[in-house]
Amino acid sequence: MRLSKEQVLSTAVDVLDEVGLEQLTMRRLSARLGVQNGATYWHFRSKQALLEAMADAMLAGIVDDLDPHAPWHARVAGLAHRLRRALLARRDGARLFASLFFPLPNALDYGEAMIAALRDAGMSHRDAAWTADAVTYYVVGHAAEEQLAAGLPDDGAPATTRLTRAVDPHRHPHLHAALAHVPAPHGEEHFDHGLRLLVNGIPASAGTASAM
Amino acid sequence: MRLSKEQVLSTAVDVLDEVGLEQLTMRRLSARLGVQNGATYWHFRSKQALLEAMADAMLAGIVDDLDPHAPWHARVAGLAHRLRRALLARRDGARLFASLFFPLPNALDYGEAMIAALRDAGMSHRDAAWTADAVTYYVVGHAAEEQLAAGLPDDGAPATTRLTRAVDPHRHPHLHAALAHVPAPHGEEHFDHGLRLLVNGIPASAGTASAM
DNA sequence: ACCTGAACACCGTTCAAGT
DNA sequence: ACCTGAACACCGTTCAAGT
Repeated sequence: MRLSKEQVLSTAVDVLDEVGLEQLTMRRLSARLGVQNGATYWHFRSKQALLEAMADAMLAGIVDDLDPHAPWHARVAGLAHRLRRALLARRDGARLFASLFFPLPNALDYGEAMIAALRDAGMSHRDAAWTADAVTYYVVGHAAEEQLAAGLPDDGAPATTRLTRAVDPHRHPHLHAALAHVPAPHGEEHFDHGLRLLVNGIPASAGTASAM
Repeated sequence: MRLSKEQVLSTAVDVLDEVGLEQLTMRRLSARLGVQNGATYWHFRSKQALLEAMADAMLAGIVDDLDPHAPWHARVAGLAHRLRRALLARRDGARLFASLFFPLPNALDYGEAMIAALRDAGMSHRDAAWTADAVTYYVVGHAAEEQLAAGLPDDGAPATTRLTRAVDPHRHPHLHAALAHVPAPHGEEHFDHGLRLLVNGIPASAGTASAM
């Protein structure tokens, strides 16, 4: 039974979901495929090349069916949510994405659409590109932390209580008060709060809302 | 010649600067210290524990000599810059910090100071905590990308030209135009642009600039 | 063209035994 | 208390040889 490149890739993604990024191993992948551990190297030059293919595959279709007539802020927020969902769809997806250098095909499509939306907000080329970066760092950072907290050793103590125990009310009164008022760490509401911050900052940093 | 915990820690930081996070190895560290590779385990329970100590050491003094009378936005920006400088001071510092769960002593001091400043901007406990997270994700994400680009294989092709070559002007016109207008990738000016975005978004998301 | 089998040069971690 | 020496159970990668 012959191996295809697609088969190696999709099995790798399965293994990632099962065991996480740390335990994703060329040998484990080979075992899962039922081949010897040198076999995968015929299809992917290196583990790095495989990881890049996996990262780009996660972002497949990220710019499909965008509404070009929606207002710029809705498009920016929509793209941010699409990236977030793509990263959260697979275990350690955000960290996988963050560990790679940017220019993968689907990531470029995402960047193009984001910059286009920001140009419509009246930003210069430079500001649009830099703002796209800022939004992307936020999305990836947020998703990475969310997945990191979810994947912790958890010795009977979830991330929230570990954090609560580390905070001394006298040394960190504001942090302590905040923790008492924050229901769950991260999640959609938390994400939207920060995203709104960025989007609200855009008109203040741009000229008017006309093109060019 | 006896080993101290501090000696192991500071040598580990030296090795990190020399070889980067990927090549930072318990065995390499031991060799550098002139001991057998089991020796370090008497001082640090695991590599993870050592990495946490390294990350927290990077942030030493991050809240020293803050001006409590400065306006809130200057304090927020100041703390963001301090975190940025701390992360950039050591090779792969941002990725080291990002790979760890939050509650380290110096990181908590940073969080406390950030939330305090945001409370002075008129934010609720919840909003202040979430905004502090957003700023931190941005700072860490930006620094991580900056260090990632700096530490690439560089086969005669720096990160910028690799990106330029990957962009097709027909498929990604906005991206292509933006690249032509962006002098250097990242750096201080790039960082300040995104930070201003976040800080500008704060008043729009908060009530008035009075406490409670 | 595609895979096996085996090797090479590494890892983190543990632990009896020494001092 | 602190370290050695040696082992255990792994890694990613390469490559002659097979089919």
